[in-house]
Amino acid sequence: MKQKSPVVAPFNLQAIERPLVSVDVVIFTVLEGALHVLLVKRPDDPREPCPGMWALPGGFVDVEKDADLESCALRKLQQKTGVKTPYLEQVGSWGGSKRDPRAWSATHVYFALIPAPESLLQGSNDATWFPVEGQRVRVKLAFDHAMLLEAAVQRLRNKVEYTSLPAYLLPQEFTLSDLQRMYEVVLERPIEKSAFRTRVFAAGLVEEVDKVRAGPNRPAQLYRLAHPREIVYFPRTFSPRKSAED
Amino acid sequence: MKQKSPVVAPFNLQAIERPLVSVDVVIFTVLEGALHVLLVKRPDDPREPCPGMWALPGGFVDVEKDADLESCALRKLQQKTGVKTPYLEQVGSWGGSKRDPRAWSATHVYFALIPAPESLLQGSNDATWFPVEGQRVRVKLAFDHAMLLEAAVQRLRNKVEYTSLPAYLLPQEFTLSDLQRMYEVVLERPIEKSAFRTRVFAAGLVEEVDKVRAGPNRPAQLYRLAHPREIVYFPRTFSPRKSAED
DNA sequence: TTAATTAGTGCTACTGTGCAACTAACTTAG
DNA sequence: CTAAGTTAGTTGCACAGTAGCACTAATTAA
Repeated sequence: MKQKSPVVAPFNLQAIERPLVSVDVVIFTVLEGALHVLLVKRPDDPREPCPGMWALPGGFVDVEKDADLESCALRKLQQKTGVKTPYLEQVGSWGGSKRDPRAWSATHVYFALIPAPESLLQGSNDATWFPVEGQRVRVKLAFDHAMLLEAAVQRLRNKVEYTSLPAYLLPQEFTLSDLQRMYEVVLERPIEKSAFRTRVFAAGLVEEVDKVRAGPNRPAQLYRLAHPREIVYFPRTFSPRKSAED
Repeated sequence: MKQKSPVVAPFNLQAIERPLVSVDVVIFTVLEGALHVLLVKRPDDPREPCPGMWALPGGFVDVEKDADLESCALRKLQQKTGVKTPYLEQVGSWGGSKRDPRAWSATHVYFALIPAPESLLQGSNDATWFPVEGQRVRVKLAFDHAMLLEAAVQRLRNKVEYTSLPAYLLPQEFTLSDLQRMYEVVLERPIEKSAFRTRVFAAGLVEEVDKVRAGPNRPAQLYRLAHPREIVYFPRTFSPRKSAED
């Protein structure tokens, strides 16, 4: 049982019914040239809702452990992946009486970008990478997680059009071709090489690393982010000219 | 299997401590050529936190009345303004142990755009329009509402650069000059008339209304939104060329 | 040696913008 | 009634940025 603080706040707090509050994290990475998302299997216990189904990693906020929503998301992400410094961004919140059979609940959805992990699974092995096909995954998801995932994918695709986000899908050092490939994988369309390079340099996104990669073909120049902490906004999108007319 | 009572869900729900859940609405309009936001005065009761301070309209989610977060926001907006069909968008959520002295709390911030109201106040007269100066208002706000307001203003300004949002600050019928003025007020900078018109038409944002406005000068063509339900995304921002070099 | 692959560069045409001048239709002052 | 002022809306031109595509160079594989 929880020990009540001896000093009760002098506030008059009406005892209204409180919703459940949770955080779900949509963790993206690129594996084998395709966008993947990490899902966990819910316990088979029939006293739990959606037993045995695949779901986004997440769960209830812990008012003891979690100082705020973002650190709650970070905690859950670290539990599943071991990654400590992902790109993490809030997608939105969904709350209502219908989404969890147990009670009125509100969930806070974050999406994260991490480089392709060497060991696919970490710790609890109920977690698996699923390819994102269109806006979805092949399996049926628990609760309204299919909708949450869709929103996260949409946000990601949209934001990739005009930001440096895909850099966080790569290790610290990468070639411009690597980076371009990340854009193409997420956006599911080719990008013009020349315009891509011009814009990346014009934005001051990267700085050179002076060693040279060994590889199957010509050694390519390695780069790293010039300002790893800030994401860069491009003045325009990567849209080809045609799509402006459609 | 033993049949449970239909009232009690058959789920095993751990009795963890639940946060407070609230919704706050940042309601924008344009009055006298300046962006304004609606604030309400908190009760003077010293048993309430932040007594007598100005705050964003909002409050706790009511699990009986509110089907979901958005309808909760809409309910609070209608209470204060009487407006039934504003533009309403979620800005984000902020939750943590420190933001409300009473308990761990999570709030869900929406921003709304409404046309300039004829009667400034509706119903409860503790609500007042304040001009937005920079990212803030002149008064000190309750809780972390100054930060929430800042986030909403930033979202608004950012999104106005490449969407049709300012149309929702006008009545259903408006002239192109009216619309351009809304962009200029929100963005706090002049826009090129010629480019503005070209882009608005190219995007198919508006359709003509065949009556003509009576006014102090030449009657201007009236327009209305071609698709009032959908916001339009422009292929580029309204940024002048200089800012691309800065 | 030759073909294939990939990194990186150069060139051109085109689109949309900034800028500014211009016309047209109305109001207001005298 | 006239002249000046105001605003809606158009037109023309110079210029910046990039899409599209061809090209060079360096390496590997056969």
